[in-house]
Amino acid sequence: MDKIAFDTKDCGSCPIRHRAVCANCQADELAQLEAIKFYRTYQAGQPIVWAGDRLEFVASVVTGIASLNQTMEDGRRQMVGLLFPSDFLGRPGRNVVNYDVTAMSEVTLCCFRKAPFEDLLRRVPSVGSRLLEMTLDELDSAREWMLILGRKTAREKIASLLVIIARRQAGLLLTKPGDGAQFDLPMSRESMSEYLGLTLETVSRQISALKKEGVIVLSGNRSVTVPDFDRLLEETGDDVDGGMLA
Amino acid sequence: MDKIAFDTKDCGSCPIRHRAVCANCQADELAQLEAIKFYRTYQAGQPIVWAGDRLEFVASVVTGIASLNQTMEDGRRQMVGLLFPSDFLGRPGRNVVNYDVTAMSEVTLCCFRKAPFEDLLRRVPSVGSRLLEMTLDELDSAREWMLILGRKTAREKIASLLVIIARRQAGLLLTKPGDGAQFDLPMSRESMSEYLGLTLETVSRQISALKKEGVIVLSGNRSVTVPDFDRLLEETGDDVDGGMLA
DNA sequence: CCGCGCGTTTGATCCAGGTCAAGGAGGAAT
DNA sequence: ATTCCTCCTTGACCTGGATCAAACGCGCGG
Repeated sequence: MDKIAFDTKDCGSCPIRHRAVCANCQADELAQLEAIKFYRTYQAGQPIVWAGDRLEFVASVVTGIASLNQTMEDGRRQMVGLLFPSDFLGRPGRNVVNYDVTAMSEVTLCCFRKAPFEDLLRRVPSVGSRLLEMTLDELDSAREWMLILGRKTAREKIASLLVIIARRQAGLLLTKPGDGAQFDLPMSRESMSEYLGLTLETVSRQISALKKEGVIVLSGNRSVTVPDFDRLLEETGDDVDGGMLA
Repeated sequence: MDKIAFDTKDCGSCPIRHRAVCANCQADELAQLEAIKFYRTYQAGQPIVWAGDRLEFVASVVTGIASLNQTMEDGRRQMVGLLFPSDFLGRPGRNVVNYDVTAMSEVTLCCFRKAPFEDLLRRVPSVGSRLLEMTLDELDSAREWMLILGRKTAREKIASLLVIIARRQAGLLLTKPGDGAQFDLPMSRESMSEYLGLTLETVSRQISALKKEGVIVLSGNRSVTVPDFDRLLEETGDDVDGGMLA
């Protein structure tokens, strides 16, 4: 809810310093990034770019959560990515973006203009290698997502999404989610349905079912508590012992 | 069907020389790759690695097509990637593979042992940057695939798969598929169903329907001819003018 | 305090695609 | 040729999730 305060002049105090594209940078390399960075903030629900638009910068998400969406001609929408703090936005070597990017909550981006960033990518190998690593991680989670979309039931999809959110939020606190884990859903039922390839009615029904059965406890309709995390994991249909993160 | 013959001593004669991870290499860099490469061949249907196994090398697909699959405990399977000639297999910086890799047709790999390759990745920036570019492309197609899995009807899924195959096969011949395009399906109905999140019966029925309506012509059940490519494109549900490749 | 709007829940019905169950059809071995 | 296979097609039926249609509830402005 409340913004994390940090000194925008000093990357050392940045909350994502050690997980973002700059994670492997030495002090001097960091200084080069610092020289070309600037911040932007978007309100919840606000579009960041539309598919087909030019994107003049690349960026790291500092706070908040953004989504990548594809839309078909007839209006069917599918979310194809979810950007948490430290995730990278934009594609070096391409000016045009392929999908709509939307702020799901208030989002702060640490932006780098394209040309200087690409230049730096050529000169500073630690940035390129970190970016490769992050892109490979994203590819892995895209593939996990493909399994969710292609083969899981509605109930398994909801459970999987809750686990993904719990893990990413816990990641920010540097702990693993356990029993009694509590977190906020960063999105509406409709966005959840766009993520999971369902309708919002089905999302609502499945959440109600999980609630009725005590797998989750809701307060309001955004705040979730998980009394027994293993129970939730079982509902995902995945191999319970770590197969998912492998 | 018949193997492409090439001189395995000379990367210059390699059929994927200008599209694989080595695409941007200068002669001297190529020589370094050449020094650590070796070839492996797998028969159609043969496993290349299983999820969880150590993979001692990374590789480029030279000929043939391989699939990446995820399997759930109860046997549900989802294909999460399709590797065509020039595509890259394996993940630098990780020893264990996340999914089953299977040869769909006879596959020849140009392999590099992990350690020397990673070493080279550090020394030769053109390899790293090419790998980043290829990984970003794969991420884009994974996201296109997510739209297919999450939002398309069975008929649209089949049409989309046919278009993807036609494009990739045409890519090998350096032409774009047009009317009268002819290609072979590199996989069984069952594999198609694993790709598309359908059952094999639904795949079969939809192919029969497209055939009955004249959108495609089959000879045998692997060879496809597309009399009117735009007609097929319409069936994918995508924006017809290039939205798909953006 | 009331009413309006938006996000959500819940109910009733429908249908695309899954499931179960028989047949083809081609290819290799006998 | 005949018999297996293996892969594919087709048919009949069923069901999970979509669709259509009300309510509900909570925050906000008047």
